[in-house]
Amino acid sequence: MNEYLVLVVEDDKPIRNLITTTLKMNNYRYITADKGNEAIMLSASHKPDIIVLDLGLPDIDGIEVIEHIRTWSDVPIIVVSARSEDSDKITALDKGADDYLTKPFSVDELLARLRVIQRRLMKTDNTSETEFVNGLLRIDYVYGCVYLDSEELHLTPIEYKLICLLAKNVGKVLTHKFIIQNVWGSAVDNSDASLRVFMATLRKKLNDSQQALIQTHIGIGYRMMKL
Amino acid sequence: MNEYLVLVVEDDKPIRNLITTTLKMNNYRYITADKGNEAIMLSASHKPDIIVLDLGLPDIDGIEVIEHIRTWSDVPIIVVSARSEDSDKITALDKGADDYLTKPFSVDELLARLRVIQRRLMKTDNTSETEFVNGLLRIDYVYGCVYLDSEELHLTPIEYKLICLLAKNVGKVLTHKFIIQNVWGSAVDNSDASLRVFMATLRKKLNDSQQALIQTHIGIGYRMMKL
DNA sequence: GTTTTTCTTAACACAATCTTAACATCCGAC
DNA sequence: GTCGGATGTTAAGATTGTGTTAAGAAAAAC
Repeated sequence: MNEYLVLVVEDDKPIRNLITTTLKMNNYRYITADKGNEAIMLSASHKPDIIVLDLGLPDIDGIEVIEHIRTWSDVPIIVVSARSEDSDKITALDKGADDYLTKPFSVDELLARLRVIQRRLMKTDNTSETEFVNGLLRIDYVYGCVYLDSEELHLTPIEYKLICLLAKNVGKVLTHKFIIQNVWGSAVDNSDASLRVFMATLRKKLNDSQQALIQTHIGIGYRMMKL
Repeated sequence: MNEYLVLVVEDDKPIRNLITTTLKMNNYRYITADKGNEAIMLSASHKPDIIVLDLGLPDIDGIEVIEHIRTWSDVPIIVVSARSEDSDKITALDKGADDYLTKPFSVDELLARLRVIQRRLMKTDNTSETEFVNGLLRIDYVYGCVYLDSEELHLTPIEYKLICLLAKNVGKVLTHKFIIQNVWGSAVDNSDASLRVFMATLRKKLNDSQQALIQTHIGIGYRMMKL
């Protein structure tokens, strides 16, 4: 028996039916979405074990869906896309996709790649919260909102990524290098200066001039304290 | 920079060179094999972090290599093959491959898929000890923190490196030269004096004026005692 | 195309860390 | 005991890392 829940995100109905029919025949449970925002909501509410994601969606780009989900979850994502350019594959994989299939694809190959992921899931089971709370700080990953003492904070995209990274690793000392790689991507320019500026603005917005929440470890990096 | 060791199994020399050159340029370490049996031996002896495997080998079939390695190891295997049939892909994936690229492949895509695997390894790969305990002293390597009697100590980068080195070699006498090489990197002129200063501050922070924890061996070096 | 927001860069002040040097102390050999 | 070499201690200066600000560039929104 197969208990895995798959979220299928695909706006093209024939292809979606092809996938869901295949899944059903192989004893997967599934839910479907035909829009990116719907996919984000469903992955938060239903916590699927695997996501099969088309990149060309009517509302937001599939890459954005990946980025958004990755702020709180490590759920395996298989991209199924008509875009066959190397650059598209590389972008998707670097943004957090686990695999990339080019349309037209063989359903048997999709099934095989699902089994690869299942094999891995059996070994490490991870649950992902959609909300993070620490003292007065609260992050709602699904809506992408941050609250301090119930007041909503306005954070820029980089500030948000930064606080999510710190929150995901609360208690851990994160090196500058690690932070820069995870927030800015593989491009390692001279973001060291930027990082300091962003920390300053984040602390200001969090009322953390005393560094009670975000500590500096000189010569190493930063750490969010568990309050 | 990049510490991952990749085993490249490929009998076609031009392709093998292409792969290894790419790996070298991206700061991977690598070893190569051009036969299946050699690959099996090497993966046992060198324990690579990732294997890139061609299926068409002169002695035994690549599938057999996968099966054999999977009897004892979960090391990620990326298959790179000229066989583009679905059935070949599915067989390889079901036998234990983690990914499958069809020749001719883009080296950039290979690199992206390697990064996907690395991302995964970073999360689960805690092969080494994550914590060190000795008497009242506790070092949490993952969190990068040192505790004495449950109180967190504030250590500078060099102090931290130093105590980690002593801890990893607890019970052993480490020579001055060894310590200096490992903490300061390659040959440094007059760090001998610095080392003494750092030992003093470390002992002060560890409340170890009696040298119960860190012993001096005159003319040789230092040793952390097992308590 | 213009306005607004966000990001990067540079400059500077300040704080933490590291090195160096001078001197004190310990240890073993004689 | 005392001598010499090695180690411990301390403090000052050099070096490096960090926080902060502001201005201009880049990107996004309109």
